[in-house]
Amino acid sequence: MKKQPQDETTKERILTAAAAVFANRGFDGARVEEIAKLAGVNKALIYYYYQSKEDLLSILFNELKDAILTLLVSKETRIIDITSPEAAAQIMNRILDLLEERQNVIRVVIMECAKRTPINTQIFSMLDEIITRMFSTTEGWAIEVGTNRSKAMVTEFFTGIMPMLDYVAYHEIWMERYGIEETILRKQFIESFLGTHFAYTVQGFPHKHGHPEA
Amino acid sequence: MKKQPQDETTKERILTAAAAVFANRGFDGARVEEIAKLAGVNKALIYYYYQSKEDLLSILFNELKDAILTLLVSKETRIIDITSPEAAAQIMNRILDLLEERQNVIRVVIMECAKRTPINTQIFSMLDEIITRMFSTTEGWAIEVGTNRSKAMVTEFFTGIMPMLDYVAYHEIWMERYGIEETILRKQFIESFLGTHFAYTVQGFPHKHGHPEA
Amino acid sequence: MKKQPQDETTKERILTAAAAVFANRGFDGARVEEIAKLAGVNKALIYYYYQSKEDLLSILFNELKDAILTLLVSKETRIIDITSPEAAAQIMNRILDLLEERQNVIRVVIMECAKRTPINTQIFSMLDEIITRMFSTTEGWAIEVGTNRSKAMVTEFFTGIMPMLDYVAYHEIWMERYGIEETILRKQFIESFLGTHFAYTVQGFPHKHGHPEA
Amino acid sequence: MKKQPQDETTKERILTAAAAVFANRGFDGARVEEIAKLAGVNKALIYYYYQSKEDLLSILFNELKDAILTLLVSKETRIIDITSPEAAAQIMNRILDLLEERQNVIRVVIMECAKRTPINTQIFSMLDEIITRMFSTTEGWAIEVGTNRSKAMVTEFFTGIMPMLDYVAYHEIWMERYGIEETILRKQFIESFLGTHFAYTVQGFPHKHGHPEA
DNA sequence: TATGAATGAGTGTTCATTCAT
DNA sequence: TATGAATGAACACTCATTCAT
Repeated sequence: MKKQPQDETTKERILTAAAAVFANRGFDGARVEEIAKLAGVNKALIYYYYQSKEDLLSILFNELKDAILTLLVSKETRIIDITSPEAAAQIMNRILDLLEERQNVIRVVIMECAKRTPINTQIFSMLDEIITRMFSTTEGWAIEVGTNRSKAMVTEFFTGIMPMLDYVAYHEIWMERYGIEETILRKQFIESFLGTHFAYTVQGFPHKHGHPEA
Repeated sequence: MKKQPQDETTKERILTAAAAVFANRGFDGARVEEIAKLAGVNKALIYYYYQSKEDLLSILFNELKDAILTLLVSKETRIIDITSPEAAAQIMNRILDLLEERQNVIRVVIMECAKRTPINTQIFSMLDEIITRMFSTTEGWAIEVGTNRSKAMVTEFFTGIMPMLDYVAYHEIWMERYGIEETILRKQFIESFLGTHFAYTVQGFPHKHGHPEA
Repeated sequence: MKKQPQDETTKERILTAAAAVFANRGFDGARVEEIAKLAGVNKALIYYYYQSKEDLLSILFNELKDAILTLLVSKETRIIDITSPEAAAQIMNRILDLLEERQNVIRVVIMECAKRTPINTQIFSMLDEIITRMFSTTEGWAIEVGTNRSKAMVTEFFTGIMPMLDYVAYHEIWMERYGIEETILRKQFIESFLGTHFAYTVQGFPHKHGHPEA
Repeated sequence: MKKQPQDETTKERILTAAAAVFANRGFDGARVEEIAKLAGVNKALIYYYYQSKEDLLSILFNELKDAILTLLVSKETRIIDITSPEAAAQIMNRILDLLEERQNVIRVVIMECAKRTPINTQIFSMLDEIITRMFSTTEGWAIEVGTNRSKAMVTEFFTGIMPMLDYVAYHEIWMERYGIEETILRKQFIESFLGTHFAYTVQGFPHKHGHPEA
């Protein structure tokens, strides 16, 4: 209303650049100067739009949280709607598409999360909320889970969420290192993910052995 | 066993302190001053024993690599010897015990790994070697894998190694956050891990559904 | 009288705001942004009306100088007209009224004056001119002074002008700190001033002891 | 005991340099780089010995306070011992000698004092304590003062302490500007001070007119 | 071995000032 | 006349590293 498209673009460009530099170097390793250069703006302009380097991080985290929460309630990615391995793969693809758009921030989440700094509390709160919504969104699931919520959370976190985030964070490095194409890598990952996490957590999901028979 | 009375101790204390501070703050966030304080030595002494801050990191990574490779060939943790869920749980416990001893370095691995800095090449080489040895150590496995090594690696990495490392890295935060005891958390994790990764990759490992029936 | 409806008002508002912020923070501590906020205008507008931050200071100093010189020749504050302690107190009150209107600028004068920067030359020239005019305005005085102009200037400056400026600059802080009302504080100050500076410099001014007898 | 003379010297040299630069440029106008250059040390070394620029200021203020309080109880500067104008002049000379040694800090006091920043509270507390001690040190005085402490403080502050501080702060500028020697300027100032403040506040101190008769 | 002192090269942030509209 | 956006030049402060002893 009161902003021209261009202004917003500059402000957004800074945020995007920040995500990239944070992902490349880590938050502490990132240089504001580099963010500015990447965004094509003067370093001081960053402080015109944002309060501090930490502010940028905070905003990125919040945007990610909102994006994921939106993702969870979206019709097209409702895990509850899984009826077959093919449907599951399709949903996984959609989810991964959306997460990969935010892969830079996800990398930062993974890095910051491992620290013993207060920041990991912020991140864990985010993951917490995500898991909670996951359970409450997928109604049928929520019921099952009830009996042993603690165990269910452990399973979701360590064999569900983390492998997915790890995939999003590391798939590019993997592709480059092993010279494998994105489509194929993702197909392999989804197959593994369905065979492990889904087979274990989703009622009636078919089991099959993951290592090819000799 | 192989230590001199004092000199080695101081040198080692520095390395241990470095691992702790790196884990708390990340490599870039870590301050040499803090390492010195934690080790109870003068900052300059660190440079008497080690070449640089990066040198400390490098040494820690190599020690971790050796420890893991040793772990892989150790009789007591040979995954090949898995004959029953009980045996598997026992082996997992041993593995986790050993990895948790190095949890500080593992946290750093996870952090550095996500960066696009050359450092992640070093780390990925390490993980690479680990996976390779894993396959070659567990002979039967190695054979199976042959047919589709690429898919097997993806599975091992994203649903095997990473969840384990994630567990080692985050279990303390998890315990604190959700007020859960280590024994119980680990039991839950192992159960999930066996039900997902093991059930998928180990021949003849029994499947069971992970979320309690209503 | 000589003002345009709006433009002049805005311009003046900026100058007044500048005086206030300079007084609060000192010239170097003052931020143009704060001046703008206080004046209720955009920061850039300040540069539309004035050349620079220093320009604002310069203008304020000159306005103060003119005000004081005007004060000196004003009929109602001619020190030469002192005939009794009551008349002196009345004149002092008028002078202090006028100076207090400019107390912000006077604070800045005091601050800048103590620096060894070229700025103090400017300020001392101002004070210089004031003293000179003082002598020349109060004719009778001027004659007496002649014999030892240097000593007279020292007296005027250190026991006359400076205490007055100090009073104007610090009286608000004093009032707040010691919870004393302006009327009373000023009465006490004038009494002290007359008893010290006036008794010493004005011919025939009565002496009385300043500390109450036991 | 554990420090060599040289180490102390470096730390002190920094403080002295800070006082000089603060006096020249004001606290906000002072650059840490310039302090370092003047002290002949690396900028970072300042932060090795002191916590911050403000820390330097704080330490300087405290040192000044201690010096003045010591001065007040010193036998050689006890104002109570004034028995004649000659004795008074001698004591004033001693006081001014001591204050001039700290003239840089006194300049800063004058500058900071006029601001509406919290710092002036700190300074006024200092002046407060000085006045209080002054009254309590000069016993006979203390009694007289009792009847109207408020008025006495006003007198001491505005016609006693401030003119002295002003003299200490501005005498060099004055000397340079009017090409007058220190000895003569000081003699003139002391004469004026005795004739004004002393004549008014010290019992039995002789009055004489300050402007030479025609 | 051990340390207090010292430093060069940054690092995030600020700020007076200018530009485009 | 007025403003939001933009910038160059600092600025206080930090930090890995080295030096002298």
